[in-house]
Amino acid sequence: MRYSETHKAETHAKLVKLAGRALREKGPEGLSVAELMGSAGLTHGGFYAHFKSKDALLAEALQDIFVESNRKLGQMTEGPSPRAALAWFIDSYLSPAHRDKASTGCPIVALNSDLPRQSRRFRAAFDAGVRQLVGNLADRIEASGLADGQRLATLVLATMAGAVVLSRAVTDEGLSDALLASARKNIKAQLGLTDTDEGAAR
Amino acid sequence: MRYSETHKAETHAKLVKLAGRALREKGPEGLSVAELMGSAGLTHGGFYAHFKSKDALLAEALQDIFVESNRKLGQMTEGPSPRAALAWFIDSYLSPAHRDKASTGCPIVALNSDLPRQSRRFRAAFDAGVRQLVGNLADRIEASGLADGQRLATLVLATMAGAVVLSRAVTDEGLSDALLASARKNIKAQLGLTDTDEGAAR
DNA sequence: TGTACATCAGTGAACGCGCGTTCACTGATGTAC
DNA sequence: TGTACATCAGTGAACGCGCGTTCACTGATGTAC
Repeated sequence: MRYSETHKAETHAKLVKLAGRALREKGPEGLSVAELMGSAGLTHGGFYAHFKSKDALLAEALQDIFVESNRKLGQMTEGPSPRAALAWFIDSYLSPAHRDKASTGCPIVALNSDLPRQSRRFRAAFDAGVRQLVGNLADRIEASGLADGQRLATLVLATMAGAVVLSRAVTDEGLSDALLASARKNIKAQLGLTDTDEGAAR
Repeated sequence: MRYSETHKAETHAKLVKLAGRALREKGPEGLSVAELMGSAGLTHGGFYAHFKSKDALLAEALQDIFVESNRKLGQMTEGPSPRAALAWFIDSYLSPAHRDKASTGCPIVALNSDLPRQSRRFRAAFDAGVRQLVGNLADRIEASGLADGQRLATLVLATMAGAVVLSRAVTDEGLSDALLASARKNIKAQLGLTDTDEGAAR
C-alpha cells in the first residue's frame, strides 16, 4: 500500500487534531495511544512513525490547541469594532456552550490541574500558549481604548477561566448558568463595556 | 499484635488525611493505594480493611478536605471584624504560599480539571463541598454589610480560583506574583474593602 | 492459675488488566535495468 | 516491455511495568473454662 506524497503529513495533522480533543476531554493520562490511533482508523503500532513518544504528542497537540485558540480570537476581532469584538469574545468564553464542550474549549480550563504532574516540555508549551493568549487579549483591550492592557487581560482571563471551571463543577444547571451570566456582566462592567449581549451568550 | 480500641479509627483518619494531601498533589489517578499505605507505614493489602475501594477513599478524602476548608474559613472569621476577616481570607487565598503548596490548598484549584473524569460519587462530594464553601463565604460577605452575598461569593470564589490556577500555570514568578497581587486588589475593591494588606499576603 | 481458643489489624504473594513502547514483518507501488 | 528490487506507512504480537483488588495467612492479645 503506497501512499500519496502528502499522506503522512495529513495523517500526522489528523492525529494532532484528534489528540487535541481527546486531551481536553480525558486529560493527559486519560488519552491512550491505542485509543487515539483507533479513532483515526489505525493500529497502535504505527504511532511511533509519527511521534517520538506520547509526551511529544501531548506537547505538539497542546501547541496546536493554543495556535487554534489564538487564531479564533484573531478571527473574532477582525470584523466589528474593538469593543464589540471584545464583548463577543467574553460572551462566547462565558457561554453555556463553552462550559458544556470541553473537548474544543479553552485548554486553561480543561487542563490546569493536570499541569503540575506533566513533563517540563508540556508545561513549557502551556506557559507559552497562555502568554500568547494574554498578549493577544491585551492588544484587543488596548485597542478598545483602555490602558494597562496586559494587567487587565491577565485578570480577565483568570476570572473567565475561574468562572467556567466553577460552572463545570457545579451540578445545578440553573446555578451554573447564573454564575456564567453574572461573570459576563461583571467583567464587561470592569472593561467599561455595556452588557447588551452583543455576542454569542446563551 | 492486638491494638488499642481506638487504633483502627486512628489509622483510618490518618489515611484520610494523607490521602487528602496526596490527592491535591498528584490527582485522583496519581494517588496510588500502595504508595498511600506505604506513607502511613503499612502495606497495601491492609487498605481494604479500611475502605471498600479506591474510589470510596477518594470521596471520603475529598469530603474531609472541604470540611477542613470550611473549618479554617470559620476560624479566620472568628476574631476580627467581618470586613477585616474577609480581607484576611482573600489575602491568604491569593497568597504566593497558597499557590506554592497545592497539597494543603483549595481543592477547587487543585482538582477542577480532573473532575469530569471522576465517579459520580466524587463529583457529588465536590459539588456539595463547593456549595458549602460558597454559602459560608456568602455569610461573611453579608456580615460585612453587602447585599447579594450568594452571587458575590460565587463570583469572588471563581475569580480567586482562576487567579491561583493561572498563577500556578505561569512559569515567570514575578508575573505570577503580580497576577495574585492585582487579583487581591481587584476583588477587595469590588467588595468595598481597602487594600491595606491586613491579612497574610506576601 | 493455666490452657485452649477467638479476635482482627495488618501482611505479602498473586491475579488480571491496560498502559507505553518495540520490532520483525507486510504489501502496494515507484524505480532501475 | 518485463522483471527484480527498494521504499515506507502501517500491522500486530510481544515486552515489562504499575495499577487496583483478592485472599490465605500471621501473631499478639483478650476471653472462656
